[in-house]
Amino acid sequence: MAHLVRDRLPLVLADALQRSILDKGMGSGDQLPTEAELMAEYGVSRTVVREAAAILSARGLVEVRPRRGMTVREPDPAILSEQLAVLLLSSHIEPGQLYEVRAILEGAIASIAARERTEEDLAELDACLAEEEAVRDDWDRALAMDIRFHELLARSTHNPFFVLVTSPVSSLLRRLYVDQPKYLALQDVILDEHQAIVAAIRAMDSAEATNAILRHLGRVAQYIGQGESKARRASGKVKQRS
Amino acid sequence: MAHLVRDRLPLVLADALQRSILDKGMGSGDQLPTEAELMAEYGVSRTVVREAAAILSARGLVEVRPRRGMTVREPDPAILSEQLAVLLLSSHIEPGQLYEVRAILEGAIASIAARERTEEDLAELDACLAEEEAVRDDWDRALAMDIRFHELLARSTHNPFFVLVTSPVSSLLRRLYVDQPKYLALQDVILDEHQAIVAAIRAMDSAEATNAILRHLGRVAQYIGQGESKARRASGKVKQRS
DNA sequence: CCTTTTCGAATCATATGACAATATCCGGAG
DNA sequence: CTCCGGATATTGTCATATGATTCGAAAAGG
Repeated sequence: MAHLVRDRLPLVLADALQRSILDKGMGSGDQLPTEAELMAEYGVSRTVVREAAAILSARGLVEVRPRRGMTVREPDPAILSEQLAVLLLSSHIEPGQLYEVRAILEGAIASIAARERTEEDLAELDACLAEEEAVRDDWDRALAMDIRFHELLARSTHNPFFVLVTSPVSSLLRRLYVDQPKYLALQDVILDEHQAIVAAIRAMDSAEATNAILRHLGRVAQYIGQGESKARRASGKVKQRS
Repeated sequence: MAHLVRDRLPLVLADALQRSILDKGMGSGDQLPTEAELMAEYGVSRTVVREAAAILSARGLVEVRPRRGMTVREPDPAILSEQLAVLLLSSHIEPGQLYEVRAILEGAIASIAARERTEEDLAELDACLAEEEAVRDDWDRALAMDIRFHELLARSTHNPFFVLVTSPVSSLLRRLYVDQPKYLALQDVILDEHQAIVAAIRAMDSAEATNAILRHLGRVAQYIGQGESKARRASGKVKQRS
């Protein structure tokens, strides 16, 4: 019985399990021992095992399902998203700063995507453009396709970092203007600019791709929620999406 | 009673508490109800309250200390760091891609820092440079100061995003060459380049600051890792628009 | 012999109670 | 008024019990 624990037992167990998972290179779907086995192996109570499982689950490393126990899972980017969102919100970041970050990220994304894109990426982007055109009058779905478009752009870089980091930044920004009615009116312009971006990427013209997306972001920022105070005031009613 | 819960109770409680915290704008140090009170308020057992606390603690939103209960705390960037590290590792990102990301981030940081830096930032950077020079022969401390230097750069942008995202990327990269003996030999060059960066930032010369840090990163990448020229090529395209 | 159904058992989800450890608070001594 | 020490409330951990859910095997039917 180790009485010298500084950290609480659940944390110790969780870290031990995490290291065990990462070191052994366990893939997603792999099973961890049952609660009873873990109790016996580490000489702790069920409560501790349970809280350790909760911690790992919160970290997105494992999924706990009744009767199946803990199964290793591919870490969920959404968790990072939430983390980043909480941190950014609590660090009093200003909309203008968020926009700056987004411009930098998307500019880099366009440049790299123009270099690294495959034919498959182009096909998906084309499909997305077509879908955007089809739903241009449906506010919710148009927004969803807009999000998807930028996600596909990030994917086209084939650099996981951009896929991971872009979505939280975008979704945070969108919270500021998601209920702006102006958004629909912009649809035509947005569509044109999206097409220009894809064209540049298809041509593998990095400079033009960057320019096109910066023009795009600049216009969106200009038309929508120009300043921070405006944006905040206009978004008085924040709708939660799940 | 509602038997239709698909999410487990601890998660439900954790989310409820999190929303409660964020909505009420509770600051760090603020106290949440005791376990007993939460049990009564939400009509759940202590087990559930406990696991919810573990989840929130894992998310970095609260700190649980014996006898003080749950206290709201300023979210810890280190948690995001760990999250991002796990995600990047498990997404099979390549070192070259990490370099590219770092070049983009640091290039943007230098540019913005040159614009936004205050006198205090400059003072801290100067102090850091002096310290770097003092410990140039001590491997561990030299590395620590190098990390601190880049952290101070990120801080000088006064944009929380860069502070949050830079550290995980850097630390991940450092894991790749942290045990390279070449690092010490580079100390003189590193110091010179750091000074050049600070000089450009002091002069509020964004372009030169970006160039200086890209030269710096390029050299480090070249000497240390199997430097991919990709990173330099792509980052050259990153430019700042006002 | 193969398919379907059903039922049992293993395992997780939650509840309850108990005890230990310890930080905080309050009252008394100086 | 300050300092010290014990009372006390609260968290940390353990043990046990019960309900719920799922997996798998046995049984039933074709």
